[in-house]
Amino acid sequence: MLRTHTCGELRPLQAGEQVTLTGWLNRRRDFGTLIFIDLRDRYGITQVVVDSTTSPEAHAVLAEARSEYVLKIVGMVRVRPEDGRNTNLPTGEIEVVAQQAEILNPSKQPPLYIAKEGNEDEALRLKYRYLDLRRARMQRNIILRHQTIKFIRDWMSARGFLEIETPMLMASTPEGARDYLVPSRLHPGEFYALPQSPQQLKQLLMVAGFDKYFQIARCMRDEDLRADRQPEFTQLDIEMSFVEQEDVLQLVEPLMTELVAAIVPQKHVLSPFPRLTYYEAMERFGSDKPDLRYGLELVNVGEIVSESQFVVFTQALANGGQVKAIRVPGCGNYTRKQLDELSEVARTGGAKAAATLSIEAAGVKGSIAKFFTPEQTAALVETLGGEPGDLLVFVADNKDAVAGGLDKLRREFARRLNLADPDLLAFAWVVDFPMFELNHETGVWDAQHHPFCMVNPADVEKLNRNELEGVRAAAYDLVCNGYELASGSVRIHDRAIQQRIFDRLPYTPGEIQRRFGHMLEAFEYGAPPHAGIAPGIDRVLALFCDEDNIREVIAFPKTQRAEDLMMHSPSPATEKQLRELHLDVKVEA
RNA sequence: GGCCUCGUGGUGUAGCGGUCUAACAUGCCACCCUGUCACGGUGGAGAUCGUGGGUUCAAAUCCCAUCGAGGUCGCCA
Repeated sequence: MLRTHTCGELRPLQAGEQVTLTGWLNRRRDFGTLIFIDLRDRYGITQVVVDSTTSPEAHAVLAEARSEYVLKIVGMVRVRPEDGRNTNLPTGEIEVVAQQAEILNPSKQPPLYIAKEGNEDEALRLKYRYLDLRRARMQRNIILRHQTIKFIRDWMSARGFLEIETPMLMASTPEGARDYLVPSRLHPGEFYALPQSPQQLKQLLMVAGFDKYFQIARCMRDEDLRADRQPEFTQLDIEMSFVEQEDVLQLVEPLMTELVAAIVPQKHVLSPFPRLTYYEAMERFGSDKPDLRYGLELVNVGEIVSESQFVVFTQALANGGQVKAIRVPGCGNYTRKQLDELSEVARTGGAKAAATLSIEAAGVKGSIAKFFTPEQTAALVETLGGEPGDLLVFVADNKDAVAGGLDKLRREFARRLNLADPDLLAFAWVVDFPMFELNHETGVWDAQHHPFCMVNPADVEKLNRNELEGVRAAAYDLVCNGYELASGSVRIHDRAIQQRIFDRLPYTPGEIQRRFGHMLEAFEYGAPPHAGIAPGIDRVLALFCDEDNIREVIAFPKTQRAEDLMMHSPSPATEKQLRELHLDVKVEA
């Protein structure tokens, strides 16, 4: 070892000891004959002091040292003078008086300041990710990530779950996200697919009798990126046999609660986790992943405004749409410009516009106020619980647009008004997802989930009658603060039912046999009832770390165009590689 | 694929038709300084304003295209 201690561990207890520290030069303060250096490693920062009158050689070395030089310091631990303590540092009561100093490696001027949070273009951070990762924030996030995954492994193991690895080179599955493909050298013209999730394999592990399975599983999907979506991401993949939906929820809820307590004790959760049906979530929040840290709930005012003179509202209702509103406290004084911006926000959620009424002591004001009778106005204010000074924001449109528009507005107001407690992790279960959703373009009911998801037993009759609209899936999501953190379901374990679901897919019987024949066959050999779920680790960590984008909790993430700016991937293959893989590349003009 | 935001010394910002021979902060270099911890002081170097066209007597500034980053809709069973 080149060092005896780390930069985070020395205390007055070690005063008088000779120690050797190594680390990066975080900051220096040069007084000529006296130089202070903050030496940094991932454990902390320790102040080194060198005096030219007592250690001229060490002083000469450290006079040369600059930011991010890698140093080795041999010196004596000394309690700092009373007025020289630094209460901001855990090591702030001591300093190391350098006797010898060595530059293990110099550094060019780095393109990022390591010692201070900057506001750099993210492309620069990604290009020099190894420097970005030196910074305190990223070190904290990456360490928290390790602790989280370690906690999960221990917790699941203690409850009898086995971590079982599944292959990265898999077969392409036809539905779902776009696959990442890997060409086969031994099988010209054939490809592996990287897993979108180990879904089929974990179900086959249930058939194999590994009744409690988990895996910290990497998943890849070749879809467009978002703040909470990377081309590869990590899931806690879970599957259990001989259980029902309730058993899965009763496993994950304490896992999350105890994880929060262990890893981010400054944060708190709602206990027990609230449960909402999908229908309820959409009605009250306009979202299947509502942020429950604040109110601003959606209120249906269709009945009140149906007789009004406001054609936009009555027309929307006549077309089978909805009129809903939220009450925003204290925003009644919005200017015309601010009110216009709200329509812009509503548009990002798919609605055409937002209308508003300001509540004043004397009555309501706003461009649409004239369309309502005094009775209608009073009913609106009362139904929404409006107080003077409040702003009522309405969206009238088809059901989806109303939900989307008000969801966006709700989030925007919560942000502006600072309504969300940053230390609250408002976990909640959303249950009873619909089994099918209407494709507005084709008018056909499509399966909303993967084809292994069981129908809610209470709705089997409906399904048999082919009344698809109200059929619920035995599917559930864990949501938190506006993010979908996990999605799961009870699976089909009956060959006949599974066959019927597959038959609904737009594939020929031959294709279904080729793609899913192994699943159908496995179900003929004693498949146990089973269910599972898969929390997204990256999103959990983003919430733990107060980051609003998962790149900040991934060591080496990719850009929105799915590139790695440091390693330069993707990149062209050589002629030789292509030849071996039997590939001919044609780049479109 | 659509829409929106951003791109100016190493880094972050200002400047938004002429006063720009581009400003400020920080970092960097040199010198001074024995108790700092965002040390302080003095001096200095460092940018053809992402790229390419165009408009104009004149472009960092206006227009078009393009490249790059981010956000979002579509997409993500």
